Amino acid sequence: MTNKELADLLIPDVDSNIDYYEKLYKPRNVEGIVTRFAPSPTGFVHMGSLLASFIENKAAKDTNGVFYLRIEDTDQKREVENGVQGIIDDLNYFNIDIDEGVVSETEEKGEYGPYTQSKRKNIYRTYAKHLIEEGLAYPCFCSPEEIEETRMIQEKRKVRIGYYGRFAKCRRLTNDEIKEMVEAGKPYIIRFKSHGDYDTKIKINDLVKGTLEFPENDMDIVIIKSDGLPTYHFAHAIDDHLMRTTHVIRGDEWVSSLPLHVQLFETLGFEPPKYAHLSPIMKEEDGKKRKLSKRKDPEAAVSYYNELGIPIEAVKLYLMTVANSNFEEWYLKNPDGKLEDFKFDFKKISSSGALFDVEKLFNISKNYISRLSKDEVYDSLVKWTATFDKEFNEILLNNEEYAKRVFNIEREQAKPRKDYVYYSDIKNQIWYMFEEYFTKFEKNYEWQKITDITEIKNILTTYVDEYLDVNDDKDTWFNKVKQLADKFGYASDMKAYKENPDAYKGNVSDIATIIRVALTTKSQTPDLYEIINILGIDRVKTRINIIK
RNA sequence: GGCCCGUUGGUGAAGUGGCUUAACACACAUGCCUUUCACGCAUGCAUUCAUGGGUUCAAAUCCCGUACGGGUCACCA
Repeated sequence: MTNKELADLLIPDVDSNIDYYEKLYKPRNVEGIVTRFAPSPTGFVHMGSLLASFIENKAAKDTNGVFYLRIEDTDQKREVENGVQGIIDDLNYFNIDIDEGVVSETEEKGEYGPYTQSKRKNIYRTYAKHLIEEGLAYPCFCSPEEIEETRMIQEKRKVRIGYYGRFAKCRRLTNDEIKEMVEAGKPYIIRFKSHGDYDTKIKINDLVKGTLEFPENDMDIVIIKSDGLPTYHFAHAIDDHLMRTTHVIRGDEWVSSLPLHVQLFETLGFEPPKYAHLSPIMKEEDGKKRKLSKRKDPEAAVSYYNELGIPIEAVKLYLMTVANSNFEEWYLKNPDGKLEDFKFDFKKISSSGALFDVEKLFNISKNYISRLSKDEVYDSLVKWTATFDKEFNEILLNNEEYAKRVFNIEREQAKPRKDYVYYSDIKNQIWYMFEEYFTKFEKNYEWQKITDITEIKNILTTYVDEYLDVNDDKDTWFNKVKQLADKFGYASDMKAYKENPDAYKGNVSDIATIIRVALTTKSQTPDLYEIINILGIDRVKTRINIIK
């Protein structure tokens, strides 16, 4: 029985015409690099893969290349309902544009499809059949129990575990023996026949890790599973070749299979792509580093940032600092620079796992929001509250101009105020500016040094009766606060106060604080003068009158 | 256990043989400014680059050992 006949027996459903596919998927006519994001359809993207997709997209964009989305759904056990849509939604949320590939649960675009592996079954089988004809692949009838048995023997004898060399039983079967077993109905899978030598060392270059040295692969790994679908390794070689991927960027859990992958490309006659293996994002827990886990760590899910209301731009800025450590410095020098203007560099990717620094992300977010215009803050907040705080959303919509005035306090200046870390934080900072909340919320007046309520009332009513005038400019207003201070025995001159604090009951700041707390209940707020002006005379009076 | 990789401050890191008395950023601390807070400004925060040895006139940077950490060893990706 010839190999050709064997191939027909084993894989009867397709022919072995690989030229058809080589011609169908022509080499791309692009100068830039071609990258892909290739997740399993698990329904969402977590921080690590978001970083990967971000880098893949950036690398392609920087060079006018192509970034495509491929769905790796060869494991039916992993299947999640609407799993593809979830991934696309997360990518869209972060504006990571897909040039090509899967664009929705049912649609694809591009010339190199299908981009969903389960739809490429025939392609893989064609190549597998071709390998069988060439004597480079063979069927394996070993049961899981038999494999387990060999593994135990190998462990006992302290030799390398795996299906290789003399342990590769089915490799030695003759074509006629195979025919007999197939006809007897014995189930089989297809294995790759490795011609590697474990004692030979090979060097493989990785764009992130540098030159890596491994023993050559000699494992006869399975390429077609019993369900007829390919394993990751086989699909990787076929797809990335046929889709003409130039740069494979993926997690570094794959580095150890690099010798296998390179061998697969070589024996299939494909030119291997360039590889960039990314270290996982780590998290520190109990003094130990571990991989950020989507099960244990809420911050691993991208939805976490959405709920918190961190601007997507801020998340991307953070991802960029993680991806390329020199970005931060660049951004400092080019504060108005866009992410697109920064050239991504593979060499600048950290080769060891970075700790996920939420504090830093928050800091970036805070700075980012502080540089937004009042209109941008308003629009973003309206958008965010529309899904996460309906009540606040309505208040904002009904008071657009007013809300913008509030957001603008200490904003349009060289060094704007930085107190909104994320959108969900804004209400906590300025709720008292909205009458709806001020009347509704329980009021905890944070009086500071002066706590005697009679004194407080006295000062406040005097302020309203004798000094309050919303038409005052800032200096006039503050001078009046000083006069008020003097009147009650508080120093209006800070220097004089510091020289002789015992001569006074306190100083202007104590008086300002009383007014501040009376109007807002809080001891820490943005500029008081502006608050008074925005609140307006009536509300100032009402708020002062209700103090008891 | 085998095979790979890594280890610079509380954190992210720059650094690839002399320019390093180790950049920058976050965090933290103190002080100044100030009507509060924030901002801003100033100062402090690794005598040392996991550790032991070696090469060299010279090492965080090169070599070897050790420790610790990570990855991988599926008909999962």
